[in-house]
Amino acid sequence: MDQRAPIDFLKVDQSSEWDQDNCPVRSVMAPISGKWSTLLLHALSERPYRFGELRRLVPDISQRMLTQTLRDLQRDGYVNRTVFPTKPPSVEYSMTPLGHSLFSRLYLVIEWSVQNHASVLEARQAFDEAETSA
Amino acid sequence: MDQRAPIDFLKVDQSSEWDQDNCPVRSVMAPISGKWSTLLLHALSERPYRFGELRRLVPDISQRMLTQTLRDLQRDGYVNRTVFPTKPPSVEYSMTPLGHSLFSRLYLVIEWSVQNHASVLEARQAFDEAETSA
DNA sequence: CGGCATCCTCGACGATACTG
DNA sequence: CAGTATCGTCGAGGATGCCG
Repeated sequence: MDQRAPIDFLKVDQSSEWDQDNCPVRSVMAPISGKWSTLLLHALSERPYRFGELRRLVPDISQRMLTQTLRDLQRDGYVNRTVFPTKPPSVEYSMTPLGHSLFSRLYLVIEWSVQNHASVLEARQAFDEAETSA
Repeated sequence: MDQRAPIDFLKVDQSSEWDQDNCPVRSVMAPISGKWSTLLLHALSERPYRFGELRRLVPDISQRMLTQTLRDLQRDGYVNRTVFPTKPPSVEYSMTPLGHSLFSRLYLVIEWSVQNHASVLEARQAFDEAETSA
């Protein structure tokens, strides 16, 4: 059904050289699996935003997590942070080419989740009802 | 750069009807953002596996998390669980069409992370060095 | 073999207050 | 405006032992 090249991170038992902390998939996926990463990547894929704009765009994020998530995204090279020496200072976050490259793939999953949300909810409900009746 | 349709989960402030707990993206993404979900989806996209096979395939997962993650994947309709009444009993996990549909998109992100791991590590290192020198 | 029950740790995340 | 610092909570995940 799927035609894909094999991936090393599953061949744990065969490869004695394998280091779980250096697995490319875990290394890349884990930092963008946070609660807010996808949300912020999606926003910045659209256009650059200032810190306060992002806060208003995602009202239920704490400023602590906004700062931290943006830092993580910047650290992995997905986002640029530009400080303008105005008074008071303003900071703009923009997506790098690497970020756009990643997001072009990630967006397909986002799109899928919107299109198939109903099917997932249906399966979830059926599962829960089967559990309850048991 | 990216040409995409707008997504509702970002228009929080404009839409007063919006319910954060019913956001399709968070609803679908959160359960598959766990530490082991991607790993198990990848394994099962290849072929059905039995419980013990999956344990050996992913040696550093606890059987508690293996059970729980498989349950979550089953609940959302990505995985089927089939019990064979042998002695002792054997259980086979297989991927549903919905699971294959999701994974065909998710795999593109996995593939990206393998291809671009070096770039991410490079950005990470540069960022950390800039922090240290500061 | 394929679980479930229990206890525990630790890090993600939130709330609040303060600062250049 | 755009953060940092501190404290507190809560749940993901791990370790161990028991069971049909």
